[in-house]
Amino acid sequence: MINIHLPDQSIMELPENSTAYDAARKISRSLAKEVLAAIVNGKETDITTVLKDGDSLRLITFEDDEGKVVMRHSGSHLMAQAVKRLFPGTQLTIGPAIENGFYYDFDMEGTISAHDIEAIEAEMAKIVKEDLPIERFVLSREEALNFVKEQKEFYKIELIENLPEEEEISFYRQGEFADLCAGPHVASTGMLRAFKLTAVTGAYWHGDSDNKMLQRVYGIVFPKKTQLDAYLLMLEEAKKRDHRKLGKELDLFMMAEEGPGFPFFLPKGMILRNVLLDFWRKKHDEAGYQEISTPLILNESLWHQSGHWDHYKENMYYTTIDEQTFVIKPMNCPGGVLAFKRRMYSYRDLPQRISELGLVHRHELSGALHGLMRVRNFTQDDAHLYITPEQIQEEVIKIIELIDYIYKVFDFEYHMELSTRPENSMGTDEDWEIATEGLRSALEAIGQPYKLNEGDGAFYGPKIDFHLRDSIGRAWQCGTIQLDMQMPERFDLNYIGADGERHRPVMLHRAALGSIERFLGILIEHYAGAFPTWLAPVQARILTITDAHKDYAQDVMTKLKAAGIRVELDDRNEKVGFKIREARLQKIPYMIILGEQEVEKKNLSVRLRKTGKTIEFSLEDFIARVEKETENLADQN
RNA sequence: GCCAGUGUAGCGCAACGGCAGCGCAACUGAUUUGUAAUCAGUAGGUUGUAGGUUCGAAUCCUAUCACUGGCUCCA
Repeated sequence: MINIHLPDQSIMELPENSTAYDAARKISRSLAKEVLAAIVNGKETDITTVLKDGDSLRLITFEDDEGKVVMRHSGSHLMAQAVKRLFPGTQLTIGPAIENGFYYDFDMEGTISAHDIEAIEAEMAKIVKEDLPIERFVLSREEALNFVKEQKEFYKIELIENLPEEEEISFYRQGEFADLCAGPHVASTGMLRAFKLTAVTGAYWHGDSDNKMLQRVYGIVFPKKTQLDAYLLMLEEAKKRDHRKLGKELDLFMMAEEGPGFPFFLPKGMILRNVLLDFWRKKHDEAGYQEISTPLILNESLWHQSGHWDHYKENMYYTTIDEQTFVIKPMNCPGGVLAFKRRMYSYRDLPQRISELGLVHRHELSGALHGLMRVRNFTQDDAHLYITPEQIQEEVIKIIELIDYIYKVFDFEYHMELSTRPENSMGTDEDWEIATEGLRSALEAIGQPYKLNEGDGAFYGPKIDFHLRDSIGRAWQCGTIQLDMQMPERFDLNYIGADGERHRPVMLHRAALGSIERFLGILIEHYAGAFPTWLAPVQARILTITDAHKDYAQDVMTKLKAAGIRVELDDRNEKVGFKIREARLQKIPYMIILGEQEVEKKNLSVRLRKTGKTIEFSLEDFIARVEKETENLADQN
C-alpha cells in the first residue's frame, strides 16, 4: 500500500500502482466522473499517472482554472484529429487553450468554409463516440524529430528545436492521431461531448504578417451540454449590449460609408460625450491640470523633429498647403511641446500638467476598424506632464490614482500592463532602463498586480496601459501612461534648476479614458444603454395621457428644463402604454406620467426605469432627486 | 493590409435564375386613451457600386467599396 497526501491534509491509502484516477474513484463516483487531470507534487499531469508513496495529490475538474485549460486543450486536439481526417495533408502548427475555449492553426491547401465547419463538427462527434483513449508517450529529441518528420509535420520540427535542452518531449496519441504536447489531457475523447466550433479565420504563423497565413478554427468545449448551451445563450445576450447596435437604437452615433472609421456623433451621443467631458474637466482641474488646445494640422518639419516621420509614417495622413507638406496630427505631443516651449521654467514650476482633448487621426488598417472601439479619428483625453526625474514615481502614482478613481465611478474592472522597449524605437538603452524602472517602481509602490508586455512600448518610451472589457469579454486598451525621455531631448526642453543650470525635464504622456470614442463604446456596453441618471442623454420623459394635459405637461417641462434636467415631452395622441413602451426601449431613467389626477393634485407620477414602479412626486422633490443623483454621479436609488 | 463571411425600403428580415415582399418606423384619416405595441389606409427600391454570363440576374461570375469575425496593429 502507498500513502497519498490530499489537499485537505488527509492521507489516503491506496494499493501499489494506483493512478490519480483510482484516487478520485475512491473519493466519490461523481468526482471520478468529473476529474480531468491531477496535480502530483505540484506538477500538472494526467489522471492515468501512477502514484508513488508519499506523493501529494490534487484532483482537477472543470471548476478549476487548470481543468478548463486541460479540457479546452483536449478540445483542440479533438478538432485537429477531425481536420486531419477530412483534409489529409494538412499540417498542424499550434493549438492552445485560450480564455474562452481553444483554437488550432492549420497549414492546408485552400481554406476552410462554413460548410466545412459542419463536417468537422460531425467528424469530431464521431471521434467523441469512438471514445479513444488519450495516451502520453515520451521520446528523445532525436526520436521526436524523426517522428514528426515521418508524420510530415514540418512546423513541429521548429517547435521541437525551440524546446529547452532539458525539457522532456512528450506526445499525446488518440487513435491514429498524435501531437507534440506537454499536456496534460483528459483521459479519452469520450469526455469531450459538449463542444462547438465558433469561428474560422486566417492567422499568421508566429503572428507575423510577413509569414504565411494559416487557417485558424476556434471552438469551445464544456463537460456538459447544458453548460455549452448556457454559454451560447450568454453570448447571444451579450450581443444585445453591442455598442454598435445600441448606438443605432438609442440614436447616439453613426457611421457612414463615406467615412470608414470616422464616427458621427448625433445629438444624444453628443450629450453623453459632453456630460462625460464635463466630469473629466472637473476632475482634472482638481488634480492640477491646465487645458490647452493645439492645431489639427502642423508642418511636416515638426514631425521630423519629433521622430514621428521616421517611426509613425504609415499611420499618418498628409495634406499640402502652399506647396508644403503638413501632417494631420496622429498624436498631440509635438504640438503640446511647442506650447510648453513658449517660455522658461524654473524647477519650482514643475510639474507642469498640461491636458488636451485632442482629436487625432491615424490610418488604421481597414480590417482593424470596429464601431467606436477602433476608429481612424478619435479624441484623446491627453495630458503631458513635464517633471524633474525625481518626480517620476510620485507623478506616475498620482496618475494611476486618478485613473483608478475615474474607472471606479463607472464600476469598471480593469487590468494594467507594463510594456517595455519595442524594436525600431528611439533613444539609448540607458534612458529606456531609467524610464522603464520609473514606471515599474510606481507600480510596485502601488502594489497592484500588472502584466508585463515585453517589447510593446511606444517608440519613444515604455508605458503602463489600462485595459477594459467589452460586452463579450474582449479587452480594449483605454488609459495609458507613457514615460518619455526622447521628446525633451529632441525639442531641447529645459528648466532652470536650483543650481541655476539648465536641466532636461522628463515628459509623461498620459490618457485616462484613452479615446473618448472607445470609452463611450465601452460605457454603452457596460450599462447596456441604461445610463445612470447623471449620464443619461435624456433623464426624464414626460408622457401625457390625453391632449387635455398638454398645457400642464408644457409647464412641467419648462420648470424641469429651468432646473437643468434633460427632459423630453411625448404629447402624441397615443395610448400611454405605447408611450411607456417606447420610453422603456430608449432606457430613459424617469417617465413622468401626467393625466387628470396629476393636473388636479399639481404633482407628478414618476415611473422608475429600475423597478417599473410608479411613485408620486411633487415637482420640487423630483427636481431635488435628479439634482442629487447628478451631483453624486449616481443612478436611481 | 491578410483570411473567411455579409451587403435587399430609415431599421430588422424574406425571396436564392422567372412579376422584389413582410414586420416595425414614416405619412394620411379615425380614435382622446392611466403604466411594454388602437384601427384603417397611403407612400417608400436602378437589391452597395461597376462590369460580365443569360431569353431573363437580388440570385451565377469578375472587380471594387463598406460592414462582420479573426490575424496584424493600437487609444
